[in-house]
Amino acid sequence: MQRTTTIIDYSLQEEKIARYAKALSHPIRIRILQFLDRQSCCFTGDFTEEIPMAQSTISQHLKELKEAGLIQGDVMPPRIKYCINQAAWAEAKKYFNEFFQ
Amino acid sequence: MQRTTTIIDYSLQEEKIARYAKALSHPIRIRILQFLDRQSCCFTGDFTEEIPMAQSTISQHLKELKEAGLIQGDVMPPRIKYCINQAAWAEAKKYFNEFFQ
DNA sequence: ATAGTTCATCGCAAATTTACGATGAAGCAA
DNA sequence: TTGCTTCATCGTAAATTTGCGATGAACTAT
Repeated sequence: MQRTTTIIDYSLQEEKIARYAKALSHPIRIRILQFLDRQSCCFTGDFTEEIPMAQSTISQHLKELKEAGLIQGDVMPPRIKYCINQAAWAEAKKYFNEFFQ
Repeated sequence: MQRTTTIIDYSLQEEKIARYAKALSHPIRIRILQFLDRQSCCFTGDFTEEIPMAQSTISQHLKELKEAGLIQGDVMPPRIKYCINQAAWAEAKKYFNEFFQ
């Protein structure tokens, strides 16, 4: 990326919106979130049945959503139960609403 | 990316949200859009004064926003006047509202 | 102990994104 | 014509994203 000079202080709002938007920037992740929203909670296996992609790829998208804070995973051996993180979801909603007026 | 097997039909909604989200996934582009929203319209030079990045980099981000449809550029030699594309903006707003309920 | 299930993570490859400086097109002014 | 301004685009480099198969960790059941 050849980052030579630029250092920019982004506002919290700029950072937050960009971060959440990045998490939403792939159609598979939109599908995962909407699926989660309907089911309330899912195991990884539910997604691999629903979405025709390699299990490892889906796991990677779940990780991206988790790192953005939008979902959380609770260990229930041998499975992992994913739910939407309602607090983060509400925050994202607030920031996007505000952004679009 | 080694795309060997997977072909997924995304819904229009999935595609639209992901596409707009991608455009919003960089804090500089958030800043550009908010700046545009306040000023109603700007020339490229206004951004280069406001944002401490190379002119070519800013131009590239404007291009990304233009390709997503969120802004439009009108040639006013020797400058280019950028405005928010209100129709696309309204559409993005609608999709995000819908997505967040 | 062995075998099966569920899932994250690793290693790799290709594509895309991000950033820069340099260049050049388009137009204006002298 | 020559020179100036404004801006997109090109070329390049580094980082990140996306996707896969393979592996292995963690747990359950036999």
